[in-house]
Amino acid sequence: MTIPAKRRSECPISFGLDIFGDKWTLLIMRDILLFQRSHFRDFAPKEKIATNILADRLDRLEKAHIITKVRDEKLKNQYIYGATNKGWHLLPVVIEIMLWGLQYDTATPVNESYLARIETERDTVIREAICAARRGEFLEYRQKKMGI
Amino acid sequence: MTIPAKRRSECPISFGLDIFGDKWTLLIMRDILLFQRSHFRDFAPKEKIATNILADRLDRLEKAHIITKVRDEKLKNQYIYGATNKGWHLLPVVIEIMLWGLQYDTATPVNESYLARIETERDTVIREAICAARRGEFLEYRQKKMGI
DNA sequence: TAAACTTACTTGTATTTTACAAGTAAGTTT
DNA sequence: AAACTTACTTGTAAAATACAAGTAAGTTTA
Repeated sequence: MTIPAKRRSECPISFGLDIFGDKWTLLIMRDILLFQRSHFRDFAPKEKIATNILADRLDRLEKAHIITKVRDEKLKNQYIYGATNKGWHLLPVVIEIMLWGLQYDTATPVNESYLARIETERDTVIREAICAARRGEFLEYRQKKMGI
Repeated sequence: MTIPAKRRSECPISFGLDIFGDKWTLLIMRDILLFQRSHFRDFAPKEKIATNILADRLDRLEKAHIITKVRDEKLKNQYIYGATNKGWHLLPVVIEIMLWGLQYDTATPVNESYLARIETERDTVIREAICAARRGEFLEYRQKKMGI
């Protein structure tokens, strides 16, 4: 159990960073918003998040009303995590970080045509990606358009 | 002097967070990109960043080629920090975090009409804000449009 | 139905990061 | 020449993180 972060200033950017300004929180939101992951065991497995850190971040996100936590009525030893509206509104932040990463991370195996589109038709790409995520179709989108 | 962060996975989002996933880095970028601040003493003063943390983050950002550091030729005991293209491409990330903060931070004294516009004409608001920042006119924009 | 297993954590501890106070070297102003 | 400013660095206490191990509740298997 952690005490909610105190505000450092009245700035809306520092307000956001007080909540999700760390290496893990937005990775959890990525998994919820883009990959429709909803269980404890499914969050940031590639990045090997420690279970105590994960428990702490889920707790903070829930207390900040960014995610909800409900007991799975079929498998009662499990919980289902999902985004609230406040959480869904983080999608543009996650997408913009993704686009920046794709542009400057030489290791990501995205196809050249998608990289070109980020520069030539940025707004369209963003709209596409956001719509796909909202529909729960980001994985298919990624496969088809980004070639990953 | 710090060792550059190792990658946790191939994900472009984790790539970004490996660099700026903390409470301070994007506040420094806010000050450079939105408020045209360029000197050590001017970064995150309201948030009271510790000078050792600031020195560390400026060093990391420079090593990641997100900012440049040049000696002021008039006042040779000072340095001028500025964004590279890679740094300027973080502007949409910063703006999206700002919009989310404005929506959910009840303490920010932004005017109601701007808040309404974030919901009704989001794309226009983003374009406006990005253009203003690129021209070095974000402070005027904030005053006029946001009423802060 | 008892034993084994899974899930979602919690706990303990070593390491790393951060915050805060104080100091310092280079350069500028008085 | 003395005082001041700037951009740091250093020392240390506090907090956050990583990693390994444990645990309680619930599910599956024999």
